[in-house]
Amino acid sequence: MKKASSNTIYDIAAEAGVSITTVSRVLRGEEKVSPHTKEKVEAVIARRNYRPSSIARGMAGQATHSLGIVLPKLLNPYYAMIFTGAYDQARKMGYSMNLFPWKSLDGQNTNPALMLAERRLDGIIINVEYLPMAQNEKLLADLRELRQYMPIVLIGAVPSLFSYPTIFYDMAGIAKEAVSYLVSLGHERIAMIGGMEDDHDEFRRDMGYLAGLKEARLPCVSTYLSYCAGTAEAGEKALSEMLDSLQRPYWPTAVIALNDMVAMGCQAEARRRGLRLPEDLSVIGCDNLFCSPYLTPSLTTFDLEQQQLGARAVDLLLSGDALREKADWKLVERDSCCRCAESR
Amino acid sequence: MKKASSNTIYDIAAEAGVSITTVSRVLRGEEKVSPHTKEKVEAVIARRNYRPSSIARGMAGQATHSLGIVLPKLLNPYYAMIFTGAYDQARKMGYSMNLFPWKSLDGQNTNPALMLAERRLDGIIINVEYLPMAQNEKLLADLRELRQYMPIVLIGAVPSLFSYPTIFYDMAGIAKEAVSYLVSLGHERIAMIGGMEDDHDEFRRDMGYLAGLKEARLPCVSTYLSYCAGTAEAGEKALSEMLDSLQRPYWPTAVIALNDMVAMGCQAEARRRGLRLPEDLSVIGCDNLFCSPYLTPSLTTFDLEQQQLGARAVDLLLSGDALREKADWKLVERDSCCRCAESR
DNA sequence: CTGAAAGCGCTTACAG
DNA sequence: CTGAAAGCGCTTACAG
Repeated sequence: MKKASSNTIYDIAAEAGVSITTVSRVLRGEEKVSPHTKEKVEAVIARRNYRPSSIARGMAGQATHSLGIVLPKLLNPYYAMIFTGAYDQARKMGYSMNLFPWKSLDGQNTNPALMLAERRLDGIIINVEYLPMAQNEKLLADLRELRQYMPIVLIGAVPSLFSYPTIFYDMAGIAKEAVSYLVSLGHERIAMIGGMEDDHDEFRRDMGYLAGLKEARLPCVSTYLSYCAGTAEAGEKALSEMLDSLQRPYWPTAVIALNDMVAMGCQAEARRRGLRLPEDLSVIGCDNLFCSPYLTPSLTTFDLEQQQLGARAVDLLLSGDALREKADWKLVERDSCCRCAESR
Repeated sequence: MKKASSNTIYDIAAEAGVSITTVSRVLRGEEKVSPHTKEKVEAVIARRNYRPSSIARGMAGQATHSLGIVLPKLLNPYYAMIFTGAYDQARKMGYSMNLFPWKSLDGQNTNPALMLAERRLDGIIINVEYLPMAQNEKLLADLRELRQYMPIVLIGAVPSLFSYPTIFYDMAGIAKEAVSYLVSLGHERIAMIGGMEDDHDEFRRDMGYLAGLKEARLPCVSTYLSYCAGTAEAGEKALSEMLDSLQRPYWPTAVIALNDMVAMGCQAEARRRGLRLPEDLSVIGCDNLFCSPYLTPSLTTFDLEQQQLGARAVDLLLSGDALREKADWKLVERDSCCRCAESR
């Protein structure tokens, strides 16, 4: 009935007076088509504004030419940057990129891996940073199953998952560099707010923090090590509790924050308490969000080049290599860290 | 050959000793299946961890149960919020949501509408805010074509596109409220940085700005009206040029920014010039980004409830209604606006 | 309540 | 260089 709106490969073939095989061939830019028929077919395609159904293509062929990426959420620009890098690279390589907010994988009785398996993708990138270790068992099983369906690349350092191709940030290395940097500015009471308590690996932030202190032959004060979620509110609360628990002379002169959001929160809390920034408290973040240069004082942080990470993850996925590689980062010095007043 | 990894509806049917029709029925939770066979089939499905291919489903059935949303980019949290709202609502309604960054629609010789048509979606949401009017002709043609393939809902006020179901913010109304608010604080030299020069409709920010001034019986000073892109850098530059062009006594005492990013830039530029914030310059933004409470001073802005907007767009798309509706907003008072010093 | 068969719109051997 | 035919994995009338 709806013949008018029918626009399939059959319609093109009929109108061009060739077989659908031939249409398919010019569609895919195959060699063996005479210039003449090719021209003819292309004319019909253009006039009818025909586009092959990607869904039928996926059904018929073996490849769907679409990839997926699983991210906790997009509201944190950190993840939006990873997505953007991955998306752009996928397109450049001729793939589409499907986004799966992690939340959806967390639903009640849905098996996350299977949810993904439903969609036949040519590969999937999964961000496992900040994944509660409690979920580890389930995650392992899910991944193993998903792996049957499609290649997987992981983002984030989870040692138990190192049998998968992985690209990750060495958070320990970053934390250690943060300590060294602050030590070079004369700080000795350096706090760290961030990390995950149930996380257990050599790439943990707190491992690097401890290593940094050790290298500087500074005492390790456990009161200065606090864990919190990656939000500004959590940062405010964590710093507040730390300061409350300490006599003023023992307050840290510098704090290393989990990320820029937490750093933002620390700045706010410090200001609320009448501390001068950065004179009374140096703050260093991580992620280099778009707003970080506009905080007061502008935030010293680590640029993780997240877009590049996303792009690299796509390359890794497409290459099929079973590599495990560290991503780059670099310190961005701004105004939120200064020489420690006590050391002047 | 790869029989081992085959896991289709046929495998399930064979193993359960029923027809694929029956398997399909229990898969879709259809009524007419005896409890016994249903149980039997479900057991096999569970044991084999079978999941129907969504791509085959899309091919066979008429609906793909997946929607799409076209957004300029995700790096601006404003859009990430819209996406998140739309995504969550889509899932709640049993649909998947595909994201198409606008950039990809902007490619060289790809017809955007057709690119979307390739993927058979059950509907698409397109954000047309800030679309250069220069592209209007092409856009109209593209949309007309796309419309043949799937229902469309637009986000953003573009009068020439009002024949489509649309949900939009009345930027003029917001700008007018901003003016009134600043007037109520005693400001008279109120600048506006934002809007689009080639935009032409009643919902333009500058229309509301002008209307607000008129209502307050304040002179309209064209030097106070500046256009710029929606980035912090653009905001800095725009304010800088405005101040450069004016003798100091004529500097505005308040500025209405296009969005929070621009507001951030204005704050930075004002601070650079030694202005005290907010005493010497009140700044009001728009969007209520996650970082806005953490700027110094914390930013007074408009909360656009973008997540709700995204969810509403999905509802509109699914309902099939041809409505045109305004989205809500509300003023969020913080510290970046204060009573005008001159009026004290 | 259950099943055989057609069909969704393509791609891919296989012939010619 | 070109085409007839099978098949991808489902859903959906249509029979029974």
